[in-house]
Amino acid sequence: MNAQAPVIGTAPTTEAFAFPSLANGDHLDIEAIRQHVPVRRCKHAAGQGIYHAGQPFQALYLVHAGSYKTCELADDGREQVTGFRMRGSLIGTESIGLKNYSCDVIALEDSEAWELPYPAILRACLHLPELQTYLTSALAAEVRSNRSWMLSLGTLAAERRVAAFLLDVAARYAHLGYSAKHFILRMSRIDMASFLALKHETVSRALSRLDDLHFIAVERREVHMLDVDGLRAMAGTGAALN
Amino acid sequence: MNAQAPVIGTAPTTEAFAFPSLANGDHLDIEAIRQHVPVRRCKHAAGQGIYHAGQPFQALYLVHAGSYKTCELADDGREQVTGFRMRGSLIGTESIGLKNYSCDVIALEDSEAWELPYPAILRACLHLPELQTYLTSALAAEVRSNRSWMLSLGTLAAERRVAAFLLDVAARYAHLGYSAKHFILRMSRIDMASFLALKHETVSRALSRLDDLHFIAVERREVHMLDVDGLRAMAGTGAALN
DNA sequence: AACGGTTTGTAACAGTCTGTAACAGGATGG
DNA sequence: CCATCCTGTTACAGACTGTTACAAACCGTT
Repeated sequence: MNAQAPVIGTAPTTEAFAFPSLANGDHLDIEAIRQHVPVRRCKHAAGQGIYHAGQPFQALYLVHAGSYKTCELADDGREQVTGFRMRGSLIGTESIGLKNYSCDVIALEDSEAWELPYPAILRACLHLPELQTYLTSALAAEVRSNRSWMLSLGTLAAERRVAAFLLDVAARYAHLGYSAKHFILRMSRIDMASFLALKHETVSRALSRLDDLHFIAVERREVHMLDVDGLRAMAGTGAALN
Repeated sequence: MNAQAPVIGTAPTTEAFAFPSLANGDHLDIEAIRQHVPVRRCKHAAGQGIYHAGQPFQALYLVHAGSYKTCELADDGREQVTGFRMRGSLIGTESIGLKNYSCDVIALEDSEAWELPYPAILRACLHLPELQTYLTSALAAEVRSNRSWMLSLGTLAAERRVAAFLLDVAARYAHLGYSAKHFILRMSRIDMASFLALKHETVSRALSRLDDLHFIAVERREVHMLDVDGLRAMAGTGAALN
């Protein structure tokens, strides 16, 4: 299904994640949800969108495989990647309260997300109080993640931002059970650059320099983390949790 | 109560806002909440904090008068202003799901916020379904606001960011019933600069240049909006809603 | 295996933003 | 009332990032 080289490390099988671990460390029992919400599997080819800004808001999506980017669009054509989503991430929550989705979500590779119709979720919240709690916590965690990145983008120079980004990616892979020392970036330099508020050439330079400094070994999208402590020192410890 | 010059325009009296208008255009009946939640008035002098990162998360706060800034802190001392809050804004939601607050909230001037103990809010949600809906919508709106600013910060040059910021402030004043053409900025250049991911000198220069171009008339913290359309053109229409 | 298009890497150059400094205007407190 | 502090403004030199251009590697297709 995936044209790219597979993620490295002892990856749990897809089926082992019928109960996906969700944002903020909380776990949600998808089987319990299934009893109240009709879940539909949606596959997306690389480059294909789950939804686009302006389309009617009807469902949330739980990433099951692959990865996605969330993009904010301006009327005048400006575009900004605001985040990257992997397995276990709940997508679409930012549009709760609106009639239409407020952003685009696009698959970075061949991916799969589970569609959870929002009206059904609302009804399910009445029977599953944890679901309501989970939804609220997930939104709060999203706010914290965004603010944490605002801190990094506002206070770190280009190279340090890239270091923080790599640490964040590594932590997320580790959280999913993959290797945090050796992984494949799923996004292009341009997407990375957009997210980090840089140009893709600057990202290239920063990665090359981190390689020269032996903090990482990078070749195109394949990254080896050689000196995590060194990277942490560059990024200022926290390295923008997610 | 307020050491600064008062906000300009036909301002509604404080008492007229017993039912404050809240984020996302939704209104919430504070009197209905009072029946379930003990509301305590909290006054804060300029520079004083409502709460600080690390303190136990116990309550949300509804801004009633004055204004506040939210600040993100890094372990190594870096600091980032992530937002400014005015009357009607619900504060503390980002820490829902945590044991401790994740950021600092500091009064920019002598201000007042109403304390809403979180356990009581949770109980009240059982009796007031709109309260739950409101909470979730407020969080989603916060995510959208943050992402909208990520777009502006990532794609606009310094001068344009400042233009977008002024338009945002103006829109918020207008939403509260104040003049959108003539207002007093409540935050220092340093706070503005931090929020916009610039240096305070750059903000000063940008404001001076917008003045030279006759888009605004600015003198210290007092701003006249002379050419809103011109500013909108600079900021790329949207001007980061809030 | 060859092809075209996309992505990535490198370089030189230009430009914006920053850092430093000096100064001015208010505000604060004695 | 004066001295001091803080905030804000402006100027200039310099650093970092953005721009532009080009080459190489990779991808998917023919």
